[in-house]
Amino acid sequence: MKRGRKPTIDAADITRAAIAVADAEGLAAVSMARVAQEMGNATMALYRHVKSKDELLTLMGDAAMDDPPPLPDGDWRDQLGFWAKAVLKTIRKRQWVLQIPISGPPLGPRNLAWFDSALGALDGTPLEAGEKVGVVMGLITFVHGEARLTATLTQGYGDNPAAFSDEYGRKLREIVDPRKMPALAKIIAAGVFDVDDLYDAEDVAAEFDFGLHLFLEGVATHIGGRA
Amino acid sequence: MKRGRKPTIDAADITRAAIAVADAEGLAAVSMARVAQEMGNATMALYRHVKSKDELLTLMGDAAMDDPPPLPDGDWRDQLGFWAKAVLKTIRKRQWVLQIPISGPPLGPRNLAWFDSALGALDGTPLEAGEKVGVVMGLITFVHGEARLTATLTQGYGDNPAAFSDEYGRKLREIVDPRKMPALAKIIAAGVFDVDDLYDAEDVAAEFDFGLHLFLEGVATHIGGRA
DNA sequence: CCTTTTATGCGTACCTAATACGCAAAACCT
DNA sequence: AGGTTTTGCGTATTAGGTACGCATAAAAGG
Repeated sequence: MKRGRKPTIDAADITRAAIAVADAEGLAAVSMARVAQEMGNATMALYRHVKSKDELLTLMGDAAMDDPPPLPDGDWRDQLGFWAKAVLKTIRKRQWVLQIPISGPPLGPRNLAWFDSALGALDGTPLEAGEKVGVVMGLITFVHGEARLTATLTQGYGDNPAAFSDEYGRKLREIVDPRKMPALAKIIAAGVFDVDDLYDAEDVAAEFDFGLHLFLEGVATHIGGRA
Repeated sequence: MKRGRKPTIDAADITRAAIAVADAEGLAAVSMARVAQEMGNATMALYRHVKSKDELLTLMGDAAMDDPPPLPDGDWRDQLGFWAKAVLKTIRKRQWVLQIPISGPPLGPRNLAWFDSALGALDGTPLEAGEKVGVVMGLITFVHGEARLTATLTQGYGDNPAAFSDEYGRKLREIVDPRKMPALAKIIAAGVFDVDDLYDAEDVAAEFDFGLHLFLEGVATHIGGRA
């Protein structure tokens, strides 16, 4: 048998509690003391199961991802598109994952499962193993970047909505000197930034779809050039 | 004349000093006390010129970008490719910019100048204004994501080189169950992760080029479908 | 069943860092 | 010179991470 006092909690419990706090009040609210209190334990009790707060954050980062959904029928393109949107949806539910500093290559079970899922979509393609990894990495990069961008923006919106209506367009007009930045000035003049709600959910989704479309288009061309 | 005691420092000085610290010892070393000491001032003196540490970080984020280099001759594709690499190069010099939380849409002069530069590359294309913005946003997203990924990885490498040689491949083999993650297992078996130095500079560059190529390919297809 | 061993729970204490507050010094105005 | 305004900054408060060591619980050995 195993010696010593029996643990009353384990790392998974702590991770769960921490995620609950992050979901409810944001990652900033996650302090060791707060998490411990949430579970009815003392602060220092957590350190028996988690080396440091950083380690807890890493655990949270993996546990935050749901299990990847099964891919729909269709070709690799449909599947990767679906996959990318699923990633985005999951991240959207837990925006705070984007604020977690990554300390190494992914080893958590959830992250690996997602990785596997995306690679599976490319199974039937003539890409080499390394290329498949490159494509998936590129996609992850894109999705994370997009999610991060909109997340920080919508967060900024919550902090200070005034700065995010057509206010932004107006400020740009003040700052941008058409002689120094002609291309940007032209876009501003076209009214692209003068929408009432710059971070309208539909606009954001459309923007994402557009970028995703471009990327997959590129992959398709690459595959075409190979076959 | 302006009344009151003459300021001996201004926000730009503080930003410069903070950047010097970040360049030398990383963003984590940037504390108000440390920056103040670096300039020979008292900690609280800084708060006369900078509302908070967050504001200082925002200022740093803009000032960290060099002026965008003039675009080379060529079509939009050459130019955007060049631009993306220039962004990457600049960010690489100051990896800490990626750790700065963004609190709103870009308004700093340097960021806007880069934005303008990229839009200029698309000047001759038949894209609509909104689409141009979409393309550039997508590119930024991709470059930042890629930079962030490699930055965190190489940082992790510095922290613990042992975990980054073919050790990673070995660990993956332990963890990954081929029955649960067949696609990933196949890739692992192909030896993709068994390189000695997973984050070899050339490999990383190639990976970036590959993703960039895919994205631009997608843009080209989109433009083609329009003309 | 009592002692020894080992792992856990956690109280205390220390350290780092951000920043509110208020006073004193400097530079301008009349 | 006296008043006014703005800067420089010393002091103090607050929040949060974590090292350390002791008490306790549970299994193993006698």
